[in-house]
Formats: sequence, structure tokens, C-alpha cells
Amino acid sequence: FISWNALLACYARNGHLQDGRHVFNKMPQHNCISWNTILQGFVQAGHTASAKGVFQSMIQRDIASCNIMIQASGNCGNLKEAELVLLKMPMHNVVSWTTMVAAYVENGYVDEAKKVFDDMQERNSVSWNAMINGYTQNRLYGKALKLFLAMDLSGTSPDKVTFASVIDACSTAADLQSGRLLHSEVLQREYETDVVVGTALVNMYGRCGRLSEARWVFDEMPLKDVVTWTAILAVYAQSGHAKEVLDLFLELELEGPGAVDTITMVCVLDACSHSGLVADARQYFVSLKDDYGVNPAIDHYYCMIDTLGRGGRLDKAEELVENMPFEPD
RNA sequence: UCCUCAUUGGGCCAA
Repeated sequence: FISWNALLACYARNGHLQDGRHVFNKMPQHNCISWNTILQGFVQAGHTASAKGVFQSMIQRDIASCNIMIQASGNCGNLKEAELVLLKMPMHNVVSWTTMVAAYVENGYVDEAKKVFDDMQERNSVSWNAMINGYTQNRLYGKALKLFLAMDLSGTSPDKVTFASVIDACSTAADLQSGRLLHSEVLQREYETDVVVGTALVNMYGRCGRLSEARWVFDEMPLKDVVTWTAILAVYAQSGHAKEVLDLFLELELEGPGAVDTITMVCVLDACSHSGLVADARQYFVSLKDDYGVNPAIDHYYCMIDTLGRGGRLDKAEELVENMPFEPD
């Protein structure tokens, strides 16, 4: 029953486990996919123990069930257990190995990941991407770029995910030359309309200090989401261009509710802080919840305190420290 | 490329 499973997946994805359970119980029958969906729901919600319980109680398991358990173990840093699941499962597929690579990578074990990657029977673009991104995330950008070239030569075509990751490596390394090269390849493949690739490019140019190029990419993007907007705001905020930040933010506000998130507001407040715009900062700060739907977090308080301090309003800054609903550190 | 499983972009931290 495909529609039942689809409904189940919908709840599981959004973390509505109790509703998911309800649907599960109401279903006339379950197949392996139904069980896997429930299993994945627990794993995504971080309920590893419950996931293990479900896994044990499953009558039929398939490769996907085991793959989900590899991910579950990896998520809580239990790589021995992840390896054990991988070792004990009767059949493997490319997802099993790639999940293991990702598990090692996200726990910082790049060499172990590479070992699994090298030994894999079969690789697809996701496997390559997982390993390339492993280098990117662990700031081994030289290796990331090298593996990117190896991927190209291996006959597996880099996709949008590959480019996003390797462009990000250039951002971290502030490697403008490689970044530009990748940008031209992105244009050749017509990937520039992708929101994630585009945002990675905006960030790359910004981190390399090329504000106008960052802005140009931003302006050309047909689709922008909250991450895209925040990226361009951060580029301006970090280079001290508060006016651009506030102008762009006015445009962003026209996008309507839900267009900003907590990080966006940190960037806006940060821009005010660095330009001594105490009044603007105060206005944004007090409106966080009501106008922007953002719960004031400790980062917002820090920005506001910083703004007040720099503006010479030490009394107000101190008052805010004393009244903030967080432990000062 | 949508019934379940793996990879990608933004502030702070890190660099």
C-alpha cells in the first residue's frame, strides 16, 4: 500500500512520531518499507534506543533496514557498532558503504572513511560526494579538490552536490582561482540556477573578498531561499558594509513571513554592531519574535550587548546581561 | 527522478 507508506513517511520526516505510530497501527498491513519508514523516523529524531528496539522486533528486514541502523550508530558516534552492522548484514549495496563513509566522515575519521571508500565494490556519485565532502568538512581542501578531479576522470560525472561541496572547499581555503574555475564549469553545465550551488558561489566570492562578484551571482539567481539571503547578508556584514545589509534586509522583508531565520537576524544585528547603529539594532532586537518569528537566542543577545558596549551605553549593556534568560559566559 | 535508506550551501565556533 503505497499511499499508506507515503503518509507514514510524511509524518516520520517531520518528526511526528506519535502520529506516525497512529497511521502505522491503522494500516491494514505492513511491508518492509512501512517498518523502515518508522525506523528512519526514530533515527532522525535521535531516538536511537527506540530505533534499536524497532529493528529487533522487525520480522523482515532488508538492506535498507540495516543501512538505516548503520546511520543510527554513526549519528551517535558509535562507529564500532556501525562497522558491526555492516559486517553482519547478509547483503550490501552501494548505499551501505556510502552510509559508512558518511558516518566516519561526520565523526572526523577521514582516513577510515577513505579506506571504506577505496574498498567499495561499487561507487556512484553519492559515494564520491560523501568522500569529497568529508575532506571539505575536515578542511582538507587540497584533498577535496584532488578527489574531485579523480572523480571527473573516473567516469562518474560531478553533479550539483559535488560542485556545492568543492566550491565550499574553496571558500574555506579562500582559493579564488579554483573557485573561478569551478564557477565556469558550473556555467557550462548550467548548474548556476541551482539554489544550493548558487549560494555556495555567493559565499565563495564573499570569503575571497570579491563582494561585487558575490553580489552579481546573487542577483542572477532565479531562486533564493533563506540560506541564500543570509549568505549575501553575511558577506556584507563581515566586510563592514552595514548599509548594504540593511538595504538588502528591507528587500528581504518584502518576501513575507518565514523568509528569515535566527542566523539571518544574527547577521543583521552584527552589521548594526560593527557600524554603531545602536537604534537600528535595538529596533530589530525587540522585534525578533513578533515581526520576524525568531526566538531571541543567546547569539542575538551577544550582538545587542556588543552594540550597546561599542556605543558607549555600558549601563544598558550591563542591564541586558543581567536580564537575559541565558547563562552569561 | 517524490512509498522507505547514503552525499551538498549561510552567522557564531573552528580555520
